[in-house]
Amino acid sequence: MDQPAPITRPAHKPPGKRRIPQQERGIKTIEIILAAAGTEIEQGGLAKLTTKRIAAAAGLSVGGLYEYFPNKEAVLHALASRWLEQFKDAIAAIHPNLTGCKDLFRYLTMVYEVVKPLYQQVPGVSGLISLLSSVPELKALEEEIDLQLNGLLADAIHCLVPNVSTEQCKVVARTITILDHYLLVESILRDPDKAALYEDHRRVCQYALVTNMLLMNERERAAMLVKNKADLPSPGLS
Amino acid sequence: MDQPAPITRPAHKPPGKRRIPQQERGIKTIEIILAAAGTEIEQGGLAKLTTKRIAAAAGLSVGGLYEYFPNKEAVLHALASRWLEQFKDAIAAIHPNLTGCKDLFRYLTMVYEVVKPLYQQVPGVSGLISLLSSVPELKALEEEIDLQLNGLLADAIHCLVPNVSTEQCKVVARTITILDHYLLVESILRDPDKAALYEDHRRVCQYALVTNMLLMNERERAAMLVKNKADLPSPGLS
Amino acid sequence: MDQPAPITRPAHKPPGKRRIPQQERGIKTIEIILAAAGTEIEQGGLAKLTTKRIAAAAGLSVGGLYEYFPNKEAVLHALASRWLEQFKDAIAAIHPNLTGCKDLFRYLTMVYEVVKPLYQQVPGVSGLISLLSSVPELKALEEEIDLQLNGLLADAIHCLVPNVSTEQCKVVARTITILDHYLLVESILRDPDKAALYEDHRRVCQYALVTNMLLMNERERAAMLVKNKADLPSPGLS
Amino acid sequence: MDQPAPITRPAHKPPGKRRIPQQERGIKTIEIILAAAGTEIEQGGLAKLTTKRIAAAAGLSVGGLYEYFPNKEAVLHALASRWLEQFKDAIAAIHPNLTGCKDLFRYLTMVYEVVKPLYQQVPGVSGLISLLSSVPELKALEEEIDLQLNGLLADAIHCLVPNVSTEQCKVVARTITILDHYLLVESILRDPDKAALYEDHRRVCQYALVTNMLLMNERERAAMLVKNKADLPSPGLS
DNA sequence: GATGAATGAGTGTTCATTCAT
DNA sequence: GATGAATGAACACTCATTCAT
Repeated sequence: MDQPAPITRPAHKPPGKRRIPQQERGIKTIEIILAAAGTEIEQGGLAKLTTKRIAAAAGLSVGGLYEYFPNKEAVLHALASRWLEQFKDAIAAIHPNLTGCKDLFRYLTMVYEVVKPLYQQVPGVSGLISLLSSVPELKALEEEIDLQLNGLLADAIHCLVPNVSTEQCKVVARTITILDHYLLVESILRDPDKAALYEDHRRVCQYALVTNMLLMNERERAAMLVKNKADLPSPGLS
Repeated sequence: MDQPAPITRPAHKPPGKRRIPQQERGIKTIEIILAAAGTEIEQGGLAKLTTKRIAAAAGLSVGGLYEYFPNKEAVLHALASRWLEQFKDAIAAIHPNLTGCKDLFRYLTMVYEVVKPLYQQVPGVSGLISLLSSVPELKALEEEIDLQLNGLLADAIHCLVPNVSTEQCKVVARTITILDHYLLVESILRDPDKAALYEDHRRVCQYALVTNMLLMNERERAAMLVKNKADLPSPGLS
Repeated sequence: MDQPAPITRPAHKPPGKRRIPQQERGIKTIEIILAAAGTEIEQGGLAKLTTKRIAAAAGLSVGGLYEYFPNKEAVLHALASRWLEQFKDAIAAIHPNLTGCKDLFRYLTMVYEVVKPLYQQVPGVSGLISLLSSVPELKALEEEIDLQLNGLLADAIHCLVPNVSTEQCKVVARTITILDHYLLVESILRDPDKAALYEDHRRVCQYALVTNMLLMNERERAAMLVKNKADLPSPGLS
Repeated sequence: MDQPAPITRPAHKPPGKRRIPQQERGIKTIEIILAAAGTEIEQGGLAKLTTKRIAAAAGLSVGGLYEYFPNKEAVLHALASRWLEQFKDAIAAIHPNLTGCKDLFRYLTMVYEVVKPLYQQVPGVSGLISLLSSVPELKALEEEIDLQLNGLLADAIHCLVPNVSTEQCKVVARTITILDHYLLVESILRDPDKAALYEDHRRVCQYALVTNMLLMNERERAAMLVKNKADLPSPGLS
């Protein structure tokens, strides 16, 4: 729907005759490759991820892989990028403006609930995201992910506590993201038995952060009022 | 007991008569190599960390490096291992049993304060720790680090909220570690400007987690009393 | 049963439909590589045999070599192993049971005649065999070669002089092998001018050994008869 | 006595003050080094023979080794060369001209008896000699050994069967050497249990070769007489 | 003389990428 | 489009040799 097909499509060939069926097959192949790459990452880690493995797992030859991606890095990029897209879609879909949600805590819980399946479903990606920074070429993407997701989240938060500075909102957004991300990784990849406990802690922390934000919001509102009063000549009296 | 780095030292020969000056030079070189490796990790990430680079950064030739470490992995191992040792020492030194601290929140704050300089001083290590899991040979070390540090922390927490189950303590310890670690990484490596804000959030979360723990502690204590009353024949009446 | 070289073949995939032309090319390349390795051994000895040299001599790049063999050792192994196979085939084909040959001397001459072309044709192999023991990884192969070839030969000898102990047969087989091998190496690699003389000496020695064996055979047979007489109640009388 | 110290002695320093004691110590050190090298070869083979190992086994530092030998190859050269020297001495000492021995078979048996302890005593050398050809730099030495030893042996044989051509003598000498060498190696290094059997076979072969030689000698003598008769005017008449 | 830390060319091996088929 | 053999730069590691001490 929304994906503008970032890098992917071959594109070094002039548009042939009957495009559509080929494009479709191509897109399906791309999907297969990405899924294969994800599975391989999950099984062997980034270190053992070779183009041969990806191709084999996708049922292609090495050369075939290069028909769809200009290089190995592009596969990772697409994988992460696609994940980002899903994230963005998921988070954008529950923006307070759309859902009419007024409660920050409730909102953040929704964020978590909406994000959790993305960790559970797409194989290998959660591992990939954690290691994104170890692939220098993908650092830019990591930053973009951070920026976009955080922007989205910060914006939503700002809607709900409008008096808190954008800076503050961004930092809370980041803290929330870190909490969500690493506690999810912990409870999915490392310690699935104690997932419930981790979720508890996440809730506790999130609740505290939310309360803190609301408090700040109030403080700021009060400060503004005072400031406004001071600015304007005392109205009413005369 | 205290040896901070029993790892490498040349040592082809049993300690001769007056080898001290040479040993000292050797230890100094090891230090230089580790520092160089740290710096290189910081600059180019684990992926670009080659033996050549480490050696060059340490002012040695490749062969020279191998005089002090049996292989590349050993350098990383030593780096992480040494960091773990410092951590353990630092955390062990502020164990409630030693300091007499009775307040969980105060204790955790001390942990943070004591841990923070380790992130700031040793270059590259915080990055290394995050990526440890991507080096298959070092996964064992990562688990050991987790186990030891978490154990230490969990034990300390257990001293302060004795009625909470060990499991619970371990999970809180882990959550705290995650919070400390990633928020420190965030505020040191990525966004030093907003370090103060991140620290605030850390405090808020930590405070919430502590409060939650204490609550649980009380609940457990009450439960135990009730249970004890039920177990023992009601004293007094008869 | 007969597969002469089950060693390498790429084979990343189960045999597809009509792979034959490619397989053939692959097998041909393997042949080229082995020939190249043999030539290189002949020219520079095992010490100077590097993967680069082998590859270059075979008209490949280093990487290409690894498409056909998992490592350098495997090339040597294949070379020696293939030689062993040819030997075994050649020697097995002239087993007394098959040819009906009753004369030990004639048999050993046939062995020599059948073995000689293998030294002359395959370049480098005779040198390789001599040095096999200097490559620790190939010592096992050397022992296997010894075991198999010697076993074959010893077995054949045993058929022709059945009363001689198996031990004795093995040692003669080994002596014969040593004689054949080193005198052939001498006359092919070192002193081709005097090949005829060396062959004379080989014949002389072999004849002497054969005579000696036959003598032993007779002696043993006599011993057995005596023993049988002693064992059985004297037949005839009653 | 005889050894002219082929390469060995340091020699890149002008003769100092009080030489003799130092030279003596030096010679002793050389001896130690060679023994150490021999032992190391015996234990780990040529492949694992590094300068570090030799030095360590000799109780020296690497640098120390280079004080006595210009390079690693020189150690091997000295080792083999010294062995050659012993051989030459041993064989020269039993030359028919010296011992007055008239019997070829008896002579060759003496050769074997005199040579055998050299294989048994000097550790590693028999292995070294076998592998000499794998060190290209030492091929020259191997040829020299062959030449000198063979020359000596051929000369002795020629004394005992004077009518046989020098060529023939050389080839028999070589055959005898091969027999002695490889059967000794076989019975010392590989199959010490069956040493007696191998020795039997050696004797059988040697006896046959000797008989063959004597026959040839007679034949040649007869041929010469005939030739002389034809050349000279019939001597009887006058 | 003696040491052993340091050198660096050289080795086996891997793997992203290309290209003839 | 699809293949997979071929490439070759890059890597971890070794070891004979040197040289400041």
